[in-house]
Amino acid sequence: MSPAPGRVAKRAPTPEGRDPGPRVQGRELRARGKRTLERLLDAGAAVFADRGYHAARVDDIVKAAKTSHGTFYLYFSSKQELFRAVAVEVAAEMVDLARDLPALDRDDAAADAALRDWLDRFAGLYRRHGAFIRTWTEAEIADSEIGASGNELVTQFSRELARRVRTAAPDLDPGVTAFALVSMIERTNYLVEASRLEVDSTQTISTLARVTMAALHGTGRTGPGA
Amino acid sequence: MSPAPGRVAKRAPTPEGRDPGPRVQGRELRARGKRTLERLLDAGAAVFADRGYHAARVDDIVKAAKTSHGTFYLYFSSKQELFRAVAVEVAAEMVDLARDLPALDRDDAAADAALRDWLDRFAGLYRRHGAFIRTWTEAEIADSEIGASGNELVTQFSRELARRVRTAAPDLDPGVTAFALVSMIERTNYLVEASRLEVDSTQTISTLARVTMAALHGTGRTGPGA
Amino acid sequence: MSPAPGRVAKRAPTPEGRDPGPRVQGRELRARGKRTLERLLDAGAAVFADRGYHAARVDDIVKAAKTSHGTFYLYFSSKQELFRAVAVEVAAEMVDLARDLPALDRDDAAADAALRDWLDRFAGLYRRHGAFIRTWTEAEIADSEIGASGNELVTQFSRELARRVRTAAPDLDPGVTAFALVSMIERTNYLVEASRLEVDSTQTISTLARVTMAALHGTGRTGPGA
Amino acid sequence: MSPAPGRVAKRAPTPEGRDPGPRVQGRELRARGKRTLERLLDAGAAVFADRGYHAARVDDIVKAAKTSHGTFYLYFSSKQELFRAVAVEVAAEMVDLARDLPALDRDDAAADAALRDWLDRFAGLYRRHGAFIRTWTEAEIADSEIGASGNELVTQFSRELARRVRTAAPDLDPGVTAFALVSMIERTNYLVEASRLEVDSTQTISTLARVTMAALHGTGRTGPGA
DNA sequence: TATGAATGAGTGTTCATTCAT
DNA sequence: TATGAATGAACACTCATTCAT
Repeated sequence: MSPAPGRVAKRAPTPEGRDPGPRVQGRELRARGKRTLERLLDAGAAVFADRGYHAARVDDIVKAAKTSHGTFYLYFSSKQELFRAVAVEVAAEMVDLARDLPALDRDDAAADAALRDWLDRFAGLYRRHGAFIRTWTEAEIADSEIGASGNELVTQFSRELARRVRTAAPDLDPGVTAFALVSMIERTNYLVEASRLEVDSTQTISTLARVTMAALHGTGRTGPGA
Repeated sequence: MSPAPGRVAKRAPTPEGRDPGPRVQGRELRARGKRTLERLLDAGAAVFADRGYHAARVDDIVKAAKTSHGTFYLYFSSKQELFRAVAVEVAAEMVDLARDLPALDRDDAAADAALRDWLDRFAGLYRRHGAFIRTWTEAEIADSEIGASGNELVTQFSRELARRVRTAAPDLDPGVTAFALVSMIERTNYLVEASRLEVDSTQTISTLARVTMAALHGTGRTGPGA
Repeated sequence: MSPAPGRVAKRAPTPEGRDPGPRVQGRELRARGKRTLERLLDAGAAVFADRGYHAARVDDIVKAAKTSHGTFYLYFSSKQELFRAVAVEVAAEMVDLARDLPALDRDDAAADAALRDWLDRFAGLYRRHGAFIRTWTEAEIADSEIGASGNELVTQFSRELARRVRTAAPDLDPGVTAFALVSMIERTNYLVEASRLEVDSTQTISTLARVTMAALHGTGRTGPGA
Repeated sequence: MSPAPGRVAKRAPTPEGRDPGPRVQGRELRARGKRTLERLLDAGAAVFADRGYHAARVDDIVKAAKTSHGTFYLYFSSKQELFRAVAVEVAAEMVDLARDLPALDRDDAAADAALRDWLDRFAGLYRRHGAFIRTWTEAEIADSEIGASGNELVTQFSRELARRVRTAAPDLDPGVTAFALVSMIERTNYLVEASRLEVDSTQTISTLARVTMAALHGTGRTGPGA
């Protein structure tokens, strides 16, 4: 959820999405190789989430994956590469979620329930990937390609939301409103988790749902706004 | 064949905990020294904002401040120290702003105008400090004290907002709502700036103001919520 | 605006106190690794002996060992660590020697011959390790643990000598006398070598043996002593 | 008491003994200047003794002398310079002492008393200067000129002793014996002080006196030696 | 497919020395 | 005569990456 500001990409992006590294590249992986790859991706996700991009040591990742430096570079050509690969996986999951965002043009019980369900799914996903997502910003400074995939993520989310906004509250700027809601949803999940606030997740979801609905439907009564 | 006599090898650690630099410590600075200190703080703010905490090189900072490595360590005992100092300055400005958050318990034109003014000030400050603030997360991994001052910032903002929420919308959870609004306000400013969305800042402020007001006043009509 | 979540930032410290190097730690070394380790120890002994602790550059050591900085820190966590390791090796050899100190309670030809043999061995060892031993004092200021092992060395030597003194010359203070003889033996070897005195080692050994014997047996005849 | 092995001197020694540094050089010092100079010499002696040559920071010295870096270089052109100056002072005192070494050709009560008196004076001087003297070895590696003055010291002591040895015990090698006794006297004083041995100085002096006398007079009875 | 060992450019930091006042 | 401030070469140590087996 952290788009890159305008920077220049340093190398052409790999076209096939997840490229498995320099040597194993192309060739199909056997069962053993697949397991190693999986372990590295998991370890990467965990260590990046824990330490951030720069502070994550290849050594930490390799230890977490119970493998060696040599093996690491068999699967990924660089630390950045691994980050990208993890990012792509996380982004895919989040984009899936974005696509399932329910309609928001009505303010009835059904819509409310649907929205809550969706927020619940979001909270779940965010619990798993939030820490990693937050390191995105750091990594994109070093690698604008990473920023690009982060961009896509927010864009995707915002696009979906903007569409709902357009029909639900035509007098609001759809782009900005979408950003506002995405921001709120993502970051609130983080803040609630990080603060030691005694709030259960239902409370959070409830509040987010109500504010979202209010933003789309409880506005524009008095006058036309800016 | 050389036993150790009783010596005091290490220098005594600084008693007051947070040391503002190893040699200039305590002593009053002359005009020249003050200028140098200022240059270093400015350079730090700029370079950290641009590159992030880890990727920022002391060399970059020193060059930006048109001074030398030696001088840097005359004023700050480490890169971390400088980060802290910049963070403290930025936090002070933001906390000042937080204190000026207007009352939100009425939904009339005056309240709306006051809120917009405040959001405008926020946007201004954020344009200057946003990039630095975003690196905060990265730095706090390396230094939990930095995290603490970041915490205070959000806490301050949230506390002020929560107070308004309590009187304006008593049936909303004040803590979560405050987080939601803080999140929205901060991050929307970032997203709008980062995306190349063709939106002028009035648009953004307008939207944020309306959503905020709606969240506090345009909700709770239909039903009791969670 | 970014509070600190509960992270474990630093790596856990080594539990066993004295760490033999950061990465190779514990693991068994292959043949190649063993050779490298040996080269580093030898280089360290040589460079420390030549330049002293502080003036010895890791770069010098690495060059002498025909390896790289990276490799150095693969085997030792710091320059101090290497010094300690060398010191331990040297101390071991010297302590072995101390244990072989012959009986001195009789002043006959056999005892004299045994003492000379031992002094000869001492001179041999000292030729190899003397320069290193002299840097010990310098290093112990920076690291009291190093001082401790140096202490043990003298203690060991003195203890052995003191035992002999007690039976050979009961009216002499064994502790001080042991110190006196250890001092004499060690330092004379150094002075003779350092001065460009035209003396062959037999001369030195002879003199040391005679003074030692005289101290233990040619004393206390006339009268009162301390 | 630590002569330099054969190394090449890097710059010509200042002929006039103590040169007061680059700027004040030559010119007579006023009362104030003299006090500052004195403070610096004292501070140097203390700090070098405490930390060793390399580990002593100019900053420490300057602080101990309650003056500034700038002033330091007004009186001494370098840290080495100050060390030399201190060394010269210390050496002078020790050489004075060496000259007072009593005759040792008779083994009677008077000679014994004289020797004890002298050893007592030595112990006193050594208590003040021992720590500094021990750093000599370290400094001479960096500066062979320093080694030279150390050399002179031992040479002086040894020469005086050797003269006594020649008349007292003609069948001993005077050079080696002198070294042996000098070694013993110096280093025993150190070891007794450094070890936490419960020995008062009379004990030490007594033992040293007896061993010295025995070495010179209690030897050579049984057989011809080397 | 895997790994232990090696590498060296790069990083933060120190400190003797010089400068400006 | 004194000093606060500045300097930058030098140093110990790190870590992403490559090599040899």
